[in-house]
Amino acid sequence: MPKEAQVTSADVAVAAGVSRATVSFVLNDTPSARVSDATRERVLAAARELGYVPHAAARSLRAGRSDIVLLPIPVFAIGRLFSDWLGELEAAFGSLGYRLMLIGDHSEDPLAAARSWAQLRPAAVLAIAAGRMVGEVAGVLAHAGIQTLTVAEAPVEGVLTFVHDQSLVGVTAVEHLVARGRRRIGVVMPAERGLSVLAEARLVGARRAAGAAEIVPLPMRYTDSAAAALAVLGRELDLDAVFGFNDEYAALLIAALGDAGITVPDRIAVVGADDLVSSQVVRPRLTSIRYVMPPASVFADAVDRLIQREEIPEIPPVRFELVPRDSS
Amino acid sequence: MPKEAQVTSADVAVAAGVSRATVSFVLNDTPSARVSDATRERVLAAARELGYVPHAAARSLRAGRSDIVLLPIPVFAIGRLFSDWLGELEAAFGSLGYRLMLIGDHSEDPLAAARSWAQLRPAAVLAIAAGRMVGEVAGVLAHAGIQTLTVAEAPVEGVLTFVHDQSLVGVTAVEHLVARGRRRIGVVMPAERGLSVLAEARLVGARRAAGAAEIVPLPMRYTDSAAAALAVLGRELDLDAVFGFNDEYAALLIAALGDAGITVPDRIAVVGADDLVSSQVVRPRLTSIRYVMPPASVFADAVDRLIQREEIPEIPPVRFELVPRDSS
DNA sequence: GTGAAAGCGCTAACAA
DNA sequence: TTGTTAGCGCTTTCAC
Repeated sequence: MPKEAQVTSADVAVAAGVSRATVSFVLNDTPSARVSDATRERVLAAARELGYVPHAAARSLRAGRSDIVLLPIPVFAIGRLFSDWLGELEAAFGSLGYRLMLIGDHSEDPLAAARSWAQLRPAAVLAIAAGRMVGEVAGVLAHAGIQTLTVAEAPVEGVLTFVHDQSLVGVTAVEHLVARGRRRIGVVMPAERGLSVLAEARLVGARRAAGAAEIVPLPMRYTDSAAAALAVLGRELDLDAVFGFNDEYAALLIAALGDAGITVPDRIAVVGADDLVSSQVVRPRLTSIRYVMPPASVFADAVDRLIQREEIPEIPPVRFELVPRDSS
Repeated sequence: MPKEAQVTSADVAVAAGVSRATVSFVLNDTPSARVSDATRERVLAAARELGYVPHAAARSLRAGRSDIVLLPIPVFAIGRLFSDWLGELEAAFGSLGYRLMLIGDHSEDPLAAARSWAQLRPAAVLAIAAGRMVGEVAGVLAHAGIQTLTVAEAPVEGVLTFVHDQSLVGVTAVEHLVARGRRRIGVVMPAERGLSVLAEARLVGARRAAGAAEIVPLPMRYTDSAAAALAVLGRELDLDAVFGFNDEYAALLIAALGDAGITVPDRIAVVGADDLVSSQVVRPRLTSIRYVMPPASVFADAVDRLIQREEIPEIPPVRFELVPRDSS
């Protein structure tokens, strides 16, 4: 692959017999500048001819910020769950002239991560992963003049907030179980990395919705054997329902309950969450809870208004919907 | 969020009472420049004090390319499968001084996508998604002096290639089934978007490994009802085995076979692929095929050598390993 | 309708 | 050991 010389707008200008300014006007459709159609045509032809590609860094340097909207997100968190929505989000930002880019969120050292993000001078950083945009991290980004969106359980004054209250998952699950007459409800608490924050929030919600029912936290690793042990334990504890944290844990558990001869939902009802594939491949099929995200375009528009006008529009919160199936 | 003035290296220089060059030397540990410890200390203190964050665009402009390694990838393709490996890959690139960034691959208009990527002047573009790095797309990137890695079934001369032969999945599955004495083997062909390329490749491999056994392609949508229909069809066609494309389709099918009273593996053996969660939540547990990726560090090193020295090192190919469980 | 030129923040060759 | 300065590619103001 030969290292070819970079084609710059100056080259285009020479080829088209105009100045660099004119090239810029044409290529950016600058409304204030009026360029004759003939000139415009020559410039476009020259650019095409030479295979000219603008240099984003130069543009960013000039503009003071880049067209990047940064979405730091732990890659392993991207399930089927968000992926379709992320695709839409990328398209929505694209049509507003931004480029959505994903980058791993290095939770070990949030401050170093923030500095690294700040170097890119993105138009905005979307701290979708809960709990990221705190204190010093927010400070570093603000200090570099970078707009941020944060995720929180409730709107935060003066900050663009994406309201996403995980405890509502627990609420939805337990309300449903209680309505079905269940009174001793286990709540799976996964032992795996990064899941404890989510699990705690869901447990809080479960407790909030319990009323007279009893809530029993059940620590569990994501393995066959742990599920088998839990199936036995559930019987010992005389549980009549389990909220399985999410569909994957719940599916593992349903399989184990089946192996142990404990009937679902007669003896023990099971509810999962996140509406994952796993909910459909176990028998009985798993009752689950689905995320309902706001339209990606609304989301992108809100961020755009933050960037362009420093407004703080409201974004509709994530909602959660029960998907009743056969396990409860 | 107040729009604070940008802190530049010039500000740091003034604060530390030195020149901008010295600041640059200190902050980049430039080996050729020798700076006294006292000066170094003052510079670092000033940078910290002012909350200085270097401006990546300026640096990129100067260097001619950015520190970004771009990984265009359809977000929905990131399953459990790759996510752990992607995490390692990001770390590996990070320790080599690059930043791995994911961006959706706009397969609808590859050329426009390539131009968009080229604007960033990334150090390299990793076209992991098969079939992306063809003809004009490669041309656009090469013309902008951007290094690329491509994915192909076999090494390509003069191009850094990640060898990833999907047909081997079909080979592994069918070899296993044939070894178990199966002779009429259905191969699920998913109807869903974007999967047909993969499915065709796996079918080719299945046929290659079939020997005297018969291979029957089975079109299937990813739904409960399609799986139920297929279960019946399998019996009608007198199949004694099915390679289910991947674990999700296979799990759906196993559940449907169970519903239809067709015993697995006695009557029909089932093999999935990709070693997904679904394989563990169905009964019997699903025999699967696992990807064995080369170490992320080896991968990153290879790309680094391409970038730094334009070498074309060999990267170990993706291998596939049978994970025998109870369904075959 | 078009061109000249300044300057965005940074690095590195050269001077001192 | 440190400072001066040119210039990376682009946009935009101002002058013509």
